[in-house]
Amino acid sequence: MARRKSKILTEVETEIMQILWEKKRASVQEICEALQSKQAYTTIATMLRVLENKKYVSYIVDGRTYIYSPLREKKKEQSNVLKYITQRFFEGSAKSLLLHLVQGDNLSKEQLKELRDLIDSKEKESE
Amino acid sequence: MARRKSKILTEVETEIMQILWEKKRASVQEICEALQSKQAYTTIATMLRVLENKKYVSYIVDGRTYIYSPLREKKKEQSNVLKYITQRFFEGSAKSLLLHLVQGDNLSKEQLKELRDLIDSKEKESE
DNA sequence: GTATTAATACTAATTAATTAGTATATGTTT
DNA sequence: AAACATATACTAATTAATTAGTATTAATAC
Repeated sequence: MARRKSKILTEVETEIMQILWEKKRASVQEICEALQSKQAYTTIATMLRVLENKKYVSYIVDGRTYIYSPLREKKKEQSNVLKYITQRFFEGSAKSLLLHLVQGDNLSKEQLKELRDLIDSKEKESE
Repeated sequence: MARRKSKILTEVETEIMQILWEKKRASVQEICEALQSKQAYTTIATMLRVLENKKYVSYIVDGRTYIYSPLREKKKEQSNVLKYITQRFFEGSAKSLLLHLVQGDNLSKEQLKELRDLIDSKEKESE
């Protein structure tokens, strides 16, 4: 064994998926433009093939160009990555992660208030 | 260019750092045991050299064994990784990440309550 | 003092991620 | 139809991460 397979979307993969999640569908060309990519066109095309093999995207054929679209929801991937990070850096405790964010200086007063309101309504709704 | 350098601790690196954060200091031997590592002793030793080059650990010499200890706080690395993930998966919005966690089914009722109390006290303290 | 044990140093192989060139095919323009 | 532009397919090189073997050195046991 050597390098392990990444359990979450890799860096470039994420960049591409973000475009697709936003645009819903896009050709290689469009993705290149949206990325303002320093990468070559063929690089992006290769990455899309990789993403296709990993079942992250599919495509339909339009003339001779492929129109790609995401196969997985953004929310699912966000959950995925949070779960992974929680495991690796917060002993598997989502609460521990939240405490870290709330206790640190990541949020403004207003944001804290909004968050509390959200929790309130969430608590009520589950009664 | 090819593969990019990881901007956060890699998988095996994290596993080792978790041990060191917990134990404060440990020899290669002790880390192996704590990891119940399938990896060879020399593998762990190599990884510690890598971590040393990356300034994540330092060591003191005790006889002919190295006693390693973390150079960076766990909290700092947790912040680091959260910042990174926030950037990559949540458009840079910590709030968006929190919403995701709170809205999802990651937390029990009790945990939500605890979290709200925490926010309350945080709000008061900043007045 | 020699043999054994166990530590680090050095070297190297393997794999995934990233990059992009070249080949080829297809559509478009003149 | 020929020239051109542009799309994908295929191939391959590069780098970081991971793994571990071999060499060397030093402490310990006999």
